[in-house]
Amino acid sequence: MTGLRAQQKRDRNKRILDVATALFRDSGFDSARMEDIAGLAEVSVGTLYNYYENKGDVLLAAVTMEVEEVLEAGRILVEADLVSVEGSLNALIGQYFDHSLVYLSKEMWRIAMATSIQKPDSPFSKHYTDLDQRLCGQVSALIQRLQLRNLVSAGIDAKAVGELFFNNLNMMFIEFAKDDAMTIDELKAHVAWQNRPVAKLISVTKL
Amino acid sequence: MTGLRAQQKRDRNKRILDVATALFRDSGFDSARMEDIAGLAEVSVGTLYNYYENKGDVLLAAVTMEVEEVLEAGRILVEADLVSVEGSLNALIGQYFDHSLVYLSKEMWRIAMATSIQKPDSPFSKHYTDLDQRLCGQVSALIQRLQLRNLVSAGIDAKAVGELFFNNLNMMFIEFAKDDAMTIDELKAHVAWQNRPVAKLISVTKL
DNA sequence: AAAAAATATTGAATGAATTCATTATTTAAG
DNA sequence: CTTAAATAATGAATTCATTCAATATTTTTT
Repeated sequence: MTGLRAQQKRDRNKRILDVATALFRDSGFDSARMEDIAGLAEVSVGTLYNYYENKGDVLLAAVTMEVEEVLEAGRILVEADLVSVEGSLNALIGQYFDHSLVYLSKEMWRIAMATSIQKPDSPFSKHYTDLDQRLCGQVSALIQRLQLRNLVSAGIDAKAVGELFFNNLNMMFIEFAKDDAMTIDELKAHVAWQNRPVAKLISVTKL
Repeated sequence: MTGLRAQQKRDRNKRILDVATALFRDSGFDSARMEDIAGLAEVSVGTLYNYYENKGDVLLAAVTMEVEEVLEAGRILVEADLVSVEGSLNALIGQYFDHSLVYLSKEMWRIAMATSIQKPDSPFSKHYTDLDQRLCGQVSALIQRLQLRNLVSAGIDAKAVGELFFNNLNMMFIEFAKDDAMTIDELKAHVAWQNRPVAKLISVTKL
């Protein structure tokens, strides 16, 4: 037996998340009231709070699913054929960005990021932070693999450089989410421009 | 005449900011109610909302004053004697970090940063974003000056590298604010470690 | 299979941010 | 100096997120 309770919990949780994601996307975060979410998910408000500490937490759970997907897609890229430092880096980062607006709106990202900063101790904030670290690890892993393939000079601290690249792209993504007029292509182009000098400097130059 | 209205506005605004800053620091952001702030500033709640769009905005105004000071201190450093790339960079960044907790708590920073992301169109968010850009410009200016003094190689795009450094330190500051256990020294050390490889690569090596 | 313990659900009550129709004050016009 | 127009202040009313004591359901024990 799975246990009746565990089963019910899973069902209720799925309903809550499905309903909330749709509402946040369609009506906007502020307009979606906890009472609405509870009602549509056929749960009481109290129960909703039993599953999530606060409204931001519900959103964070939705965002989390999206990031998991990005991570999976990233893993494939890192393991694929690596050409140049700049090329691989742009491919990986570009893919992060491309994925970002498939399910979520800029507003949803803004609020998710803001919540994870504002309430860093809530369980979903921790989970979100954890995902960020895995993304960061992925960028570092890419640099390390490039180094193994002798595309990045041996003396370089790949992890340090990876963190630098990641924090930059992450900050630029915040700027992107804040600015409704900014397009994904503009974001990609700017980050690529920021990375270029360092990408070149750490590259092994074939003679 | 300054105009009676303008004068009263300035007075009321100063009272609001003074009262709010003290309350946020001493009682914490959540415990400081808008009603309290209004009461202590001898203004009605409605008036408070006449001056600031929301509670986060009030905090952002306070944080803003702090950042102005940091910018001023930074200007002096950038114009001072430059020794090495790594040394100057660590000095400037270290000073940003040292300043950060003089007037404000980590909680205040968290909420300020979260608010500026969440409501990017409110006037104080825009102002805050503007300050961030000036800080970023300051880091780029440092690299450019280092380049002029022939401490950074000529071929480097100083602005691009400056943005990279800045976005990294900014992101690391968010991590710092999120983690109550992290000290300023740990923050400095980590950022210095992240910057080191790039700092070395862009440095002109004296033979 | 009844009773006890453990877990969950519920929604009315609470409390705080934000709004808005009124009222008051200042400035400009006649 | 009055009157009209423009600006600003006010706080009671509204709206929601969040809490919590009371119930209900499931699991475990005897």
